[in-house]
Amino acid sequence: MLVSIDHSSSVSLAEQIAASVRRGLVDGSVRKGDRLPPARSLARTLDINMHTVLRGYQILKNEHLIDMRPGRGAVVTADAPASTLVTEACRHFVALAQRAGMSRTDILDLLHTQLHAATQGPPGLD
Amino acid sequence: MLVSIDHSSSVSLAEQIAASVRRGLVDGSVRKGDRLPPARSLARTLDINMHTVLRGYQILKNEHLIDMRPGRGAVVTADAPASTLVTEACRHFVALAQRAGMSRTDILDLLHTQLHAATQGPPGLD
DNA sequence: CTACTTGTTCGCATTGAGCTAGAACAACAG
DNA sequence: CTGTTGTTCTAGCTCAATGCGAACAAGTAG
Repeated sequence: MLVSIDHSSSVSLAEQIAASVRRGLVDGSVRKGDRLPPARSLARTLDINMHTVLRGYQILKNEHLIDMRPGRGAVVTADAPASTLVTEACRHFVALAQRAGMSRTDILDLLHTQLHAATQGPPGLD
Repeated sequence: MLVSIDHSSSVSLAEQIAASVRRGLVDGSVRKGDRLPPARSLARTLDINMHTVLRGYQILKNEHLIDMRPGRGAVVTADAPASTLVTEACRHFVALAQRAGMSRTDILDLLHTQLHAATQGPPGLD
């Protein structure tokens, strides 16, 4: 898995690390059961602080993508790469909607509308 | 048009103001040719600094949604912006989720998870 | 058991972004 | 002209992100 960071980006380093792992899940370079590099060593590699790496891992933990335990490290618990793609699409949708000033209710309404529209459509199983 | 701000939000005040105007454009309460409230008066109303309001207006100016001139104020120069982008993102999300075999409940759960994740920041929200 | 690894938690310093504050200035309307 | 409004400038404040160091807890390996 390739973890690269950009100090000049507006995205926080922790979020960039989390994004790298998500990308790895999508392209298959990271799979369920894999162990992420120890925070200390990855921090040394990227020349950033250990806490920053752990903060990135924590984001993934909150998303239930990995499990963390002292002594054992960070282990990927994600189900399927497809669900990660879906999650990414969901994240993108939420970010865009909130940027447009939509409330939580607005977002749910829009989703319901699309769900109804989609169920009337053809089965997209190809 | 209703402009409301939330000091506890992780979204900047300027961005919230811009979002309020965008929302107004979407729901029709703000139309092309309308004049936005003067920065000083809106700042007094919201009990925030004038510069913060101007920064929010500046965001909209950069998006070519409004035009600003001294003495005349901020005037809306565009019709409803591409809220279609949000809809498009939602449709993409739904399509991907359903192809992955997710049920309606799964989709709603995922959305709720992401809504919570997107709201994370200062402790004690929810 | 011990030794080592690794995540966890704590406190504190630094940096930059965001917000506030005040003032002076320029463009526009009446 | 006077008054309004955006623009620009300087300065200070707060807070999140990051960095740094240290101790601690849980797990692994011997």
